[in-house]
Amino acid sequence: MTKRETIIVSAIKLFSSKGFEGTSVRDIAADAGVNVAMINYYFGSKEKLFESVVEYKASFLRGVFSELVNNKKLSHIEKIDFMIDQLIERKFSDAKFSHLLHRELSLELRPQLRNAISGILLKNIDPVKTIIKDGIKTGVFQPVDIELTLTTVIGTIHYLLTSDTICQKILGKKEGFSPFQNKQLKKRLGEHTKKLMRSYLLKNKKH
Amino acid sequence: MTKRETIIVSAIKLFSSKGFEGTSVRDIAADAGVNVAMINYYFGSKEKLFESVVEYKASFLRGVFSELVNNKKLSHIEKIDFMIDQLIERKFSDAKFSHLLHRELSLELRPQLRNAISGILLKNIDPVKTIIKDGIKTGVFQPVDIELTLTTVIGTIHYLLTSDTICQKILGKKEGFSPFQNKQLKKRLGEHTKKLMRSYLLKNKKH
DNA sequence: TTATTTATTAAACATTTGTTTAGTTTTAAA
DNA sequence: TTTAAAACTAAACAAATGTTTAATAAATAA
Repeated sequence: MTKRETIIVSAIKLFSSKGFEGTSVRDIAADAGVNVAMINYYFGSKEKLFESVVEYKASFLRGVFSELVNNKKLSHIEKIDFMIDQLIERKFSDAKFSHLLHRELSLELRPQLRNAISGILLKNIDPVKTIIKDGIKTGVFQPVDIELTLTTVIGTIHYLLTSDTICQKILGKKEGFSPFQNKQLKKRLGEHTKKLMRSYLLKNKKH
Repeated sequence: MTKRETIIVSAIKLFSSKGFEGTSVRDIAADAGVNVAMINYYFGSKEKLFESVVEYKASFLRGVFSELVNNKKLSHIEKIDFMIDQLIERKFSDAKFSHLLHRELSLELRPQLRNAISGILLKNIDPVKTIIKDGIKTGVFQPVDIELTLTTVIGTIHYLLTSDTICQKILGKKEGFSPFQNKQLKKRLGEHTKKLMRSYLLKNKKH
């Protein structure tokens, strides 16, 4: 790992848990074991470091859903199942960073970053829209509101993992319960979301 | 409005749009037309001002759903409809403040505030759980995962209004489109969510 | 009225902030 | 080996931060 990457990794960690303005460049430098000046040397400014963080994460993000559209082996609803599993997997494996992006989006600061961020978050939106649209066109799916159906899937997964406190309160769990990386919860969420979509999308429920 | 309230109102506005650490006490004082020292005079510290903001907002929040449980005039699904309308109404009328609370929840700072906040956000959760539970017990509703069904409703409404950029990208709208206080979108979201819940909850769909 | 508490002010305070400078070491090319 | 570019450091910089002080004005009580 290059020193540049070391800084980015520390920035991801600290921005994720304490927010952008809640993290000082000295915090980052200390965590990375690097002189403070190196941050401006490599990135120019704290804000540009943030941009680099976003770019860095985006570079690991493949568009997994584009090949799904023309997949002939899977039925329409199986494609939806696959998508749900992927979204849950991704959210559970990287919830803290997802929070960082959503926090940034809801702020009225750094507008140029917000476009890049929403691009990352919704990278796969068009293929998924197409899958639902195809299902409707071929008569397998009900004529639903495509965009809002998608919002439901993403929103359900996202909201459950908003924070441990929220998750505990919703599920009626004790304070110790930690939702992130909880395999049982992951399974439960998957089952619920798939069942919900089958019930809502499918015309013929006998499948 | 007392001077204390003036400060709180300015704090709500600025914390909502720029975040807690992104807002300085001088920003707040200037917006409220008040000397900087008055903030510490009235509230003790910036952090305690934040607590007062949360308390202030909570004091306006009535528990609208508790009386709904024992309402005999409405059917089970009509109660769900009512709840959805209420949640949408509330979210659209106060989206920015809701964002502030969710940002704070997802940060690993100020843990004592997070409990108060999740309490506010999920004030009505128990009555709503009861309504779904009753529907299942009387055989009108399918035996669904109650907590996650609730998460779906809240999550759908919440996610659509995460930010204008996200909403634009999901709906395929131009940059100018502003979702907040958009009556058409409000109606569309209500129809989608109610249709979804009827499809998922009701055993006998002929209603 | 006078006395006393409350409200308000401008200025100062001590830290912390992101960033830059000027110098040094390391690396790599000529 | 010499030279020049790149990497790195400790220190300084200016600005902004939350908070406190000391003095004054206003409101209230005796």
